[in-house]
Amino acid sequence: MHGLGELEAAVMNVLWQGHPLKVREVLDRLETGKKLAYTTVMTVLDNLHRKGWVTRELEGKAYRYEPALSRAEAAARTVRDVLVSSGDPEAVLMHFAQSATERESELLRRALPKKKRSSAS
Amino acid sequence: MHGLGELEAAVMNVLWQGHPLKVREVLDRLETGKKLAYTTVMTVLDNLHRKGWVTRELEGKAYRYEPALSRAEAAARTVRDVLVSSGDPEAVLMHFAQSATERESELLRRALPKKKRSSAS
DNA sequence: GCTTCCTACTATAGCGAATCGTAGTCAGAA
DNA sequence: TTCTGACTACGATTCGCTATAGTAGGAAGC
Repeated sequence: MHGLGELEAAVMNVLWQGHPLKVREVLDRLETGKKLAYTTVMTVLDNLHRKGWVTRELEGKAYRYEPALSRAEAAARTVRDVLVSSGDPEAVLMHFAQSATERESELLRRALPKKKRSSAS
Repeated sequence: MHGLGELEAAVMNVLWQGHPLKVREVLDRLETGKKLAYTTVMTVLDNLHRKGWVTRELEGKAYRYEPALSRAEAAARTVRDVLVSSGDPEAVLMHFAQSATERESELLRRALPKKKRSSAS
């Protein structure tokens, strides 16, 4: 879904799970089989911050990290990127439409027509 | 759009451009700033083959490589993967719908199956 | 003033992609 | 028959990014 590594994705999943978290809190909630060092998680959060996946805010001495986009927003943006970079968004949409489940079709049908809005990300 | 490297993507783009090609032909059509060695392209094609992105067929002594999926199919599959791995396809579709251009909306509305089809991936 | 958090910086290892060289094969040309 | 030119197979090197963590140094509490 992203251009993230495994641990980075795991960290994002933790952050997407609720409110802003400090490094230690993320560490505590991470469910990797392994127990990671505090600094490992810190580095990952730092990298995610550098790459724009999370924002952070100083609270006292520690940073509190928060996803820059909701999980759904991030995924939707990825979808858009795929469409754009494919060179032929229409063809892709056609193929996707054919593989869409009934539920997805229904959802889209209801969500789409409401918009006469400008557009994109 | 993929899990491919830069050169791999460039090679796929060449292959997506037309009919099956031999290593040399791919090399000739590649438009990277740099002139690559024959074996470099061969290795890349071999990797793509190993990863299932291309099929190949022996013609005489040389292989002729062909994309396993059309560009649009591959992109559509990526879209589907993003939806599935997001954990909440509906939310993603909602967000996407909001960012869709008028043209995209129009296309989708027309392409979406009205009836129940057994879905797919 | 030591202990404890936390950040900042640095370091190492590992993996996959990019890049090519070399060796070996086989069909024709000479 | 031998030499040459395309090709493939395999292996080596380099490079960037991720994973992982140690160390230094500051503030804050006890």
